[in-house]
Amino acid sequence: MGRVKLAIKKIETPVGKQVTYSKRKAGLEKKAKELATLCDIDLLLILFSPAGKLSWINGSKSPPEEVLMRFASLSPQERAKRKIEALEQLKRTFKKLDHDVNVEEFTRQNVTAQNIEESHLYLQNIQIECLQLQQKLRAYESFQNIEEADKLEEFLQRRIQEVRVHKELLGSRQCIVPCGPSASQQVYSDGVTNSNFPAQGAWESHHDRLQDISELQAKYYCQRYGEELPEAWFNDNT
Amino acid sequence: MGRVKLAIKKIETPVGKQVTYSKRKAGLEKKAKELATLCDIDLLLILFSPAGKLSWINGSKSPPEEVLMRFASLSPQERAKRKIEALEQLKRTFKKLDHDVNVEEFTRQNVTAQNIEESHLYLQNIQIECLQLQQKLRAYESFQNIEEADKLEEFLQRRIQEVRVHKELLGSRQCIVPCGPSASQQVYSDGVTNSNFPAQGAWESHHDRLQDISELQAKYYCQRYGEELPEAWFNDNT
DNA sequence: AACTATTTATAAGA
DNA sequence: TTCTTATAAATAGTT
Repeated sequence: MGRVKLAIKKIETPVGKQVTYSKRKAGLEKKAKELATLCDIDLLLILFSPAGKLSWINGSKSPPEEVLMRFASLSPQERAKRKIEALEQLKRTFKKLDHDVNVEEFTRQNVTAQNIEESHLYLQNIQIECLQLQQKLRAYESFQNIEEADKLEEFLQRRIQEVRVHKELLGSRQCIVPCGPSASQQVYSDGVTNSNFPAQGAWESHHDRLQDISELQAKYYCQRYGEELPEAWFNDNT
Repeated sequence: MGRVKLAIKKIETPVGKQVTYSKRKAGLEKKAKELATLCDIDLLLILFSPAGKLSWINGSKSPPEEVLMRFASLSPQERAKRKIEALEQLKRTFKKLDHDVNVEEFTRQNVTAQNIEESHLYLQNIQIECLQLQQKLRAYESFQNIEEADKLEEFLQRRIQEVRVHKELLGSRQCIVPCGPSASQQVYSDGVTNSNFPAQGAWESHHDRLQDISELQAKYYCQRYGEELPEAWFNDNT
């Protein structure tokens, strides 16, 4: 769409790159906004200029963080599946609309299920870590009634004993390994955290959604090392 | 671009919405891919269909998670600034390219600095929370030498005393408030966490980037309650 | 899913 | 950068 047709491949001259970026960014963002408005959907477009400057556009329905969370909350498998669908769609589009882009060349650089399987969701990881830390901390800090207070006192006593033992070891031989609590100690499963984290509300709402650590962790391991994607996933379109 | 010009406002009929979504999504994704290829940039386009189905497109430079992290790692102010710039750009684009979209109406729904100030980055929050929890836990668990072990032992003793006091209070009157440790207790500032979190590597790399909790927290509060955006921010384009 | 009349985006030039 | 304009590309309504 211009005086001549531009081949879709990396522009080598920095000036040309910048000019094309400015023009096409404007068009792309306009179209993104239009689509979000017309169809009333969640949309997030994140762009980094050749110079590294960020721009983004989101639909008016949800703020970027929410779209981001919606995106992040899908499992790698789910996303792998969607990716394949998106890729198929893109291929079709190119076949129809484009005339000089080599589809094979173009799709080769696309991420496949394997890649996605490997690149884990940092966000999900940190949620799990956070829950684990909260649970651990609860073991030291939280009690709701006398029974729990008794347990906590006992727990702390045992911890002191452990520290004393380690201290002696530390004194006798030059132990450089930092010492943590024994793994066998009981961890409370209920109660309220005493975190004074300013955005506690935000966290708590997610906390509600996540609930069980062991289940999450199982999910995590499954994502990381789990089953191959069934063939069916690659063929089912919705 | 069609038999007639379509007004950019929410399409009310579900069928029309779906049809328009399909067509424009294809075009938008193609253009997004083209821009990423031409300018060799990081790009992430996340779309949820009217039916809630996810699609996304990213440039071949970085996987979606990385772009997401780049996006998330910018502070709300920084993002507010960018947003303003993006909005100005968008307005200009509309003024130039579009003829029947009411720019004022269109931009009203856009997020301004205020909104962004309010909607915090969940990711950044959770990173801070995680660091705080790690630090707290270190106070209970970690020691590297005999001096630290002594301090820890003393710390645990004091904690036991506190628990006993609270326990008695709990016994005398029906206290329903869960009890945490006194805020005055010392928190260790170094040492290694004992987390057995599976993706520790992933976390550690971010941990390296974040380093100091108090600094981060100051930053957080500044983001949440801090200064207004200087006027200069609204006028400087790069 | 296709078609095609139109509108829209944009490449090059000023 | 910004504007102009010839041309390529996207798409709204139709079949």
